[in-house]
Amino acid sequence: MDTTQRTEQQRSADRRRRELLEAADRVVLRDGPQASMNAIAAEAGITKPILYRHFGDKGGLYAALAKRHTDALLDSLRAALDAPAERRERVEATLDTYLAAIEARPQVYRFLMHPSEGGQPGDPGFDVGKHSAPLLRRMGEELAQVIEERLDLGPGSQQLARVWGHGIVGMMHAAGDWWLGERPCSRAELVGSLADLLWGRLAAAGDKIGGPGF
Amino acid sequence: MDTTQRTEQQRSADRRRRELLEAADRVVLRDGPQASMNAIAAEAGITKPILYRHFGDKGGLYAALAKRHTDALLDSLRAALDAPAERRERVEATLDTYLAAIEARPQVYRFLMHPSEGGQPGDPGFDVGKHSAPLLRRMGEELAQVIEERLDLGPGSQQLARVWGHGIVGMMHAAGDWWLGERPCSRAELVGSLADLLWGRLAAAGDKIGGPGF
DNA sequence: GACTCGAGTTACCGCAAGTAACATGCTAAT
DNA sequence: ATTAGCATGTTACTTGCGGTAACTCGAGTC
Repeated sequence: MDTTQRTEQQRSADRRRRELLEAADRVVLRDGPQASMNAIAAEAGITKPILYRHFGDKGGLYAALAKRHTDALLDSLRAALDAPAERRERVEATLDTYLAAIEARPQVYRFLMHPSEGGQPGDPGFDVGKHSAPLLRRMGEELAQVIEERLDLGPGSQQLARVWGHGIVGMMHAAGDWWLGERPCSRAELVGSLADLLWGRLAAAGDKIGGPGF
Repeated sequence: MDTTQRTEQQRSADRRRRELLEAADRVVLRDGPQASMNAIAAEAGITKPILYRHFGDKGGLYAALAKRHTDALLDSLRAALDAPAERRERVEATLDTYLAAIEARPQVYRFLMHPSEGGQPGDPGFDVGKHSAPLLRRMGEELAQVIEERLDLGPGSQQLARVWGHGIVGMMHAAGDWWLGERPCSRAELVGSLADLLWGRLAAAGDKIGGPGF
């Protein structure tokens, strides 16, 4: 009942929890996100109720699983974002980091963003909304903070930074999602095109001659 | 057995289908996306198997339901995008149209984008991925087409337009989603901020004095 | 009048989430 | 040594939903 013992038990529980998460990871990455709790428990060599003792419900397991990957991704994004370099370089490095991550582990990415996929029609899979949003939101908020911290945006800078943070993250996400599905160009080209967009090339482009309207 | 009769039956079936869709719409908008097939059938005054005869499976019903709303939204977006006005005005009008739509009917929006939400933990709800993506994808492709058709982007214009189309749509979507949840500012302000972003204000902004790095 | 055919129902299957109640083994205080 | 307590684990169950099979009913056709 003394401290050391409690710590000992807690350590054991934490270790177990990590083992379970790793097993869950393997299953989810193999079977897709519709993996059942039974399957995950089996992979971990135990049975369902233990999972429920550790994670409450399926959403809890999902959240824990997602947190690991989300934290890891955010760490590498922060590194790219904080690197000492010119702004455009930093932006491109950040975009590239994100895209490289989703390219390297599309299974993880699809799990985080599109939890329900693959499998027969009617498989419920994990639920999204509560979970995919957080990654986007967290990325948006982090980016907003960096923007507000580093850029001089005049009055209303905080709000502007947040809008931009979420907007840029969404841009990155949607373009990345599309790119990952169709692979219409190299990663470097995609990064360049997106950076160009952020650098105002849309506004600077000329109208097409003979096009409709003006 | 002749043509007119077949047409008559088809008409009847189509009418029924529309009725079912409207009932499904009501239920989904009331109960959230975790509405069960039983509940939808009950609202329509019939029982499950009929739904399955008409829509195959739950995904089919969802797809039909989503298509209605998606088509309607795309129509209004096209109108804003094709209006005879300056580019910035058109961009702002399109953003505003989208945001107004999701603001006016958040239930519909949440259904299309975050099918699983609300309700107790563990409700499976509809699946996403197969469904929320299509809306984003279709918007992205449409925008890409307009961009490529109207802007002079030099070599590689088609690919650039597609990247931008999906990127801009993603920006709009993520910012809109965040905004809808937190309402940190008026719609007009949000529109202005996003347009500013697209107009290159991020690149043009000065570094904050005393900030880290350069 | 028997026959088809589409619309509809009841009653069921399978399966996954989540829970209760029971078993077992380790630590610790008496 | 014995026994209380607690974490860890199991089996076996309930509940609820997606999906389907098999039957019923009513209207029009030869």
